[in-house]
Amino acid sequence: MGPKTASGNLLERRAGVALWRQIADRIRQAINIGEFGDSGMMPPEMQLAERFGVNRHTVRSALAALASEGLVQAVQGRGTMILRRDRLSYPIGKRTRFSEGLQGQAERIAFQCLGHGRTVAGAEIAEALDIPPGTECITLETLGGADGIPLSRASHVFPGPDFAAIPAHFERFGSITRALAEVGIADYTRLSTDVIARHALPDEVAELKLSPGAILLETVAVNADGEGRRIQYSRTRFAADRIKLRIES
Amino acid sequence: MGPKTASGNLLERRAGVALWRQIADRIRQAINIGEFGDSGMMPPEMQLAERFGVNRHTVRSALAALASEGLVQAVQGRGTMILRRDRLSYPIGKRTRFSEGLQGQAERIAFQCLGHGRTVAGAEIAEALDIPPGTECITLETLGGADGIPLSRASHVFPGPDFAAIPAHFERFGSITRALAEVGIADYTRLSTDVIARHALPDEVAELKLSPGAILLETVAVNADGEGRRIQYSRTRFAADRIKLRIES
DNA sequence: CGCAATTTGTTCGTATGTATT
DNA sequence: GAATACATACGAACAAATTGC
Repeated sequence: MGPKTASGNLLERRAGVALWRQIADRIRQAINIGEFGDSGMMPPEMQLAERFGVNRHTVRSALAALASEGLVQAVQGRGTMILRRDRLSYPIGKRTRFSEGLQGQAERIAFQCLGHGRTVAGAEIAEALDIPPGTECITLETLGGADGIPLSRASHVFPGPDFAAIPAHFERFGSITRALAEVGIADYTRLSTDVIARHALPDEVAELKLSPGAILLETVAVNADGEGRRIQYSRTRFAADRIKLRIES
Repeated sequence: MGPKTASGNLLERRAGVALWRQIADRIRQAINIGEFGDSGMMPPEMQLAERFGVNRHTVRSALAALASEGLVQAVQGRGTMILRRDRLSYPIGKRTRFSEGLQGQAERIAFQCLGHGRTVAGAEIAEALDIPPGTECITLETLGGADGIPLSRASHVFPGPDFAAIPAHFERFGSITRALAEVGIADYTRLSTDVIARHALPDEVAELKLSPGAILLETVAVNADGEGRRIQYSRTRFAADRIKLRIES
């Protein structure tokens, strides 16, 4: 058998890293984004072997490594249990970038636009963005996820018609930072972030593919450009069992 | 009735602020820490009048102010509903002080010691505090609350026997900042804070007086002294329906 | 209870790539 | 370069434990 270079398969033999290590990493990521569900059980070794296109022994080596980390535990005849799940870590700070927070912790991180429109600013948004109540604003609804697992559902508000092109840019680049750059905002910083936790509403359960009664981490963030002008108000709902927030002072 | 100067009663006539404003502030605080329960209803106006030692009309003025804020809504014959509850805001940043975060948002904020002892550092704490696993550490268990309503339940770990006097100092002053000062640490900064949300365990429900199935905001924080030495590892569980975290960058 | 199906655990054998001597 | 040792990967077969019927 020659080396696998088939498109779509990220595994590479003779890449300097043993196959079972690569597979251990991918299984770890898959566990952390909740790809194996809430049952707490891994798929059988044979299924994993098929999925990754390797021998069962190779999968077993990977699982043994994860077991020694305390991440999973195998029981003969029953299967392999998931013991611990390190949530993906979403960093929050002055330089928080909505679309970049999860890079490197999972494969295929993607953001999509669920819709966009216009509203007039209510009291809360007007105060946060430092604009008169009633000002017309641009709205953008987004969904973020990794490997097809939804992680975050955000509602963004931008003050005034200067930002009317944001949704189109976002749809094209999948990045708010990039979309802001396209309308002339090269840099911005986060002023504040409020964090609450609450139960998910029925439509949030549907959008984020949660189980009923699931918990959300909801953040309300305000960003400002280099001159201190408020440019963005975002309310993001994270699936609390898949994400943790990390604040580095 | 003369001016009230009785100890324990914070209301003061002729203090430059109208009585009904002072009462409105206190009711707002009481609502926000959940003092009126989850029923969503305020006590009758007569009860409130009695509690604050004022005429029912004064309470009505206060409630009218709160109604115009959208915080409550009175319905003739039914009572006064609580519409919105602004959680207490717990600030997190480089200068976060455990015992000072809630000052000014509620009356009678207090921290008590639930217990203390020694442990040996496991892998996670050893890494966080930058000490060898197995090092003996000082532990401190605390409960924080406002007006008798529990708000936070924290477990603190201090590296090594240098901190053995911390629990005694905390019991005396009710402040970790002060206790650290007593052992020679005049200043410290917060290095990082992790935030997750999860369901409360049965004993946490009991300790924080929550309803079953309630949600916790759990923070894991690491503090360091001026020279960067890690001096404190704290895991704090906040009642999520009473607290929000605020991160100012 | 027994029985079959499923799943992990173990032991052979074989082949190949990598690092050391 | 050759010999050696070691880690990696695949294949087949069987043993042992668990689960559902």
